[in-house]
Amino acid sequence: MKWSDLSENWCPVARTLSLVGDRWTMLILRDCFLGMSRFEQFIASSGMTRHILADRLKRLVEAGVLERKAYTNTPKRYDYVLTEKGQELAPALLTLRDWGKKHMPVRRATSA
Amino acid sequence: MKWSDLSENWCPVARTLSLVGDRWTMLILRDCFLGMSRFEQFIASSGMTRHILADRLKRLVEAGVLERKAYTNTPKRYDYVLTEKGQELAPALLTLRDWGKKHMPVRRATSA
DNA sequence: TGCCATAGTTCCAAAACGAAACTCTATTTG
DNA sequence: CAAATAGAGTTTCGTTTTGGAACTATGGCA
Repeated sequence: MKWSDLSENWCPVARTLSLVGDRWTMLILRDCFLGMSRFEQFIASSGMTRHILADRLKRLVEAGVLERKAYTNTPKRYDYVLTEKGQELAPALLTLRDWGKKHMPVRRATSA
Repeated sequence: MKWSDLSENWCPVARTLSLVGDRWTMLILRDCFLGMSRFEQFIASSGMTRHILADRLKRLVEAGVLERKAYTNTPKRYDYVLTEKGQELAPALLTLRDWGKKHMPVRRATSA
């Protein structure tokens, strides 16, 4: 089965995951909630490669989760900002954050 | 950057995603919350392939999210059941479900 | 003129994935 | 007893996706 088929799945969890359930998308959204909006910021923050970021941003804009607004016209440069629809993913990010804080502690480098 | 490096990331969202942020893991957990516990059930429900499922189950057991308990010894067969740690992912699934219900409606086949 | 910044795009090798067949243990059916 | 069925994986192989790095494009600035 192709992953993209999930967008028509009977299960709303599966449908949501068809958009945000890949390895990087949620991290982009996290950065948006942290106030970032530009290509180079996402690159610096997340560690993902440039063409994956470009692809994910395109998908998120098409899905109406982010909006691409020009912040300068010469040359054309864009901010990627959360739409209302995107803002409403906040609870999901928060539950993932809480779970991570509780159940995935960062190992200390050493006990010495 | 390797995806698995995220397990040591400063950000708890990233750490959580290093475990459940791939294309299928959350779907397995959804099935667990729906009461499923066996290999063939996950296969039938999710549409993922067998060796991917085997790999994900192994990871989830290693991470302490699922527990593998034998339900028969001849031959050895196992149930995969949520641990306490796994149960606590419920809020994440619920927020994803709610968002999907609201923002990713299923297209009707046709308007006729 | 040459260099820097921002935002992508292109190329290639490596890793992950999908589909299907195969393995193994044991049980049921003829 | 031989053959078929069931559950749970494992293996193989060809296709996608990804990581890493280099390249392109536009315009500001020294």
